Amino acid sequence: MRQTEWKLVRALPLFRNVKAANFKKLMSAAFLQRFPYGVTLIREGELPDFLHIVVDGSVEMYGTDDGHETTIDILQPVTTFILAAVIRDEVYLKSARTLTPAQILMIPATAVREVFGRDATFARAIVSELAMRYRDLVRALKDEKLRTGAQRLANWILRADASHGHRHSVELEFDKRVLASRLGMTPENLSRNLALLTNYGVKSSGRDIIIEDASALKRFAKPNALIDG
Amino acid sequence: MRQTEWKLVRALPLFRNVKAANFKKLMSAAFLQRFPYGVTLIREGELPDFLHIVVDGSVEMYGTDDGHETTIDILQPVTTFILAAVIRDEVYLKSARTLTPAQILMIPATAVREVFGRDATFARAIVSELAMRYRDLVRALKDEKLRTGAQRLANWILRADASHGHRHSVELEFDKRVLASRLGMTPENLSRNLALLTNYGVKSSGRDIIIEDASALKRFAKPNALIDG
DNA sequence: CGCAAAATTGAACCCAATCAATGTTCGTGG
DNA sequence: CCACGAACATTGATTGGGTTCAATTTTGCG
Repeated sequence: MRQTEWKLVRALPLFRNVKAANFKKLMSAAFLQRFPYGVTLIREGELPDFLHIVVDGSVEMYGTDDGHETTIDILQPVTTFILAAVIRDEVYLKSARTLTPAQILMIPATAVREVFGRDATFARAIVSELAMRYRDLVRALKDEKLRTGAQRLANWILRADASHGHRHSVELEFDKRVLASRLGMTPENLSRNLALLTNYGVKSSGRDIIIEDASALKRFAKPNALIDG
Repeated sequence: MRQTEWKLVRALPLFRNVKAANFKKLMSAAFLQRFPYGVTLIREGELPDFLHIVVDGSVEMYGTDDGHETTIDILQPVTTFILAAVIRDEVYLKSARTLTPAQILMIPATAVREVFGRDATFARAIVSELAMRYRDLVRALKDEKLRTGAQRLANWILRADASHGHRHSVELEFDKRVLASRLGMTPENLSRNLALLTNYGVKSSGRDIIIEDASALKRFAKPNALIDG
């Protein structure tokens, strides 16, 4: 693994304060692998062998039932995934596939569990990470159950813009149908909802979404700190 | 606190293997309190002072947005709640109210964090608990996004029956409107969906739901181990 | 340039929310 | 113990958000 990736991973809250020896132990057991677009990394129902970390590219987490499929999360670098399954040594509840060519760091589950038992700092970081993820999911569930599709989209745009420094413009790094699934709607509906938001200061063309009137959008979206954090 | 409650709490996975001294420390700082029906125990947006444990009765966790409200979970004894907020020392994302007269054990957040730092066993138990809760939420989100209301109800009935030992009968311990909210539908729709399930071997009267033809219900519900697990 | 996949638009349909009215249950006080 | 009122539940009618199906346009890429 090159210096750059090492540093990126080392800087994660999960590893930041772990003793050097233990971090080295984790990394020496790990693989950094490159995947092309559209590769399934893990499949729901299987048992975890590795803790995964998106180092570059983006990854879609999705679940299926009876022929239907829904996106649960879209991960950007640098993020761990399937931590809960690794910790509990139980089957994945979600599948994962690359949305772009991606680099994934894979740390053997056994190594994670071992260092976890030995390094209290690491244990604490894992708890903190899990608790944060838990809270993200609570927010997602509230978003889904309490809002209409158009509201979810409006708030998603506001969040995405905020996470890119309030430039009043968001560029999608994946197809719109993925965003639609993430937002719990069909691609057709995403189109219609984007058209609707034209009335509230949002222009979209291709993969660019531009916020022309942030306050109008906010009035429509009614963002909520306890959902949109 | 009486012997019975002490034992109940001690038996929780979260505390089972904690050193006696540390458990005692937690308990000596804790309050066991009785609440009547309909009391709000915590409010979303507030900072956590205590880790809560339902010792007796049932508790509804719910979230709100823009005048709407949705039930996120219904807790039966013996269950901890708002662990994630306590761990991260961040505001609650959910509110909680009693659905029946209830006994709640409240452990000061500071004591939890202190023992957490000192007792590796406790830390590990918390990780395990959080990971389990995380997985429960993933299941809930898949349930919500991938199924129709009638399917969610059908699967809920199957799960509730299973958790009561497959007696082919479930007794609600709360109003139907709470179940409706938990299932992401209106009370009117719950009525209609219960009526619909008559066609699949489900009879309901008052707070009793009876499964007269489990295989017909299962054919309709299509339970999925990765959601209903 | 040409094809395949993605996105958009329109129409019909369906599931679910809302509104309204009626029936039922249950706790309370006479 | 019964009568009553309030909250809950059910049923019907209507509206609306959302999906599905189908056709067309646009985009991206070889």
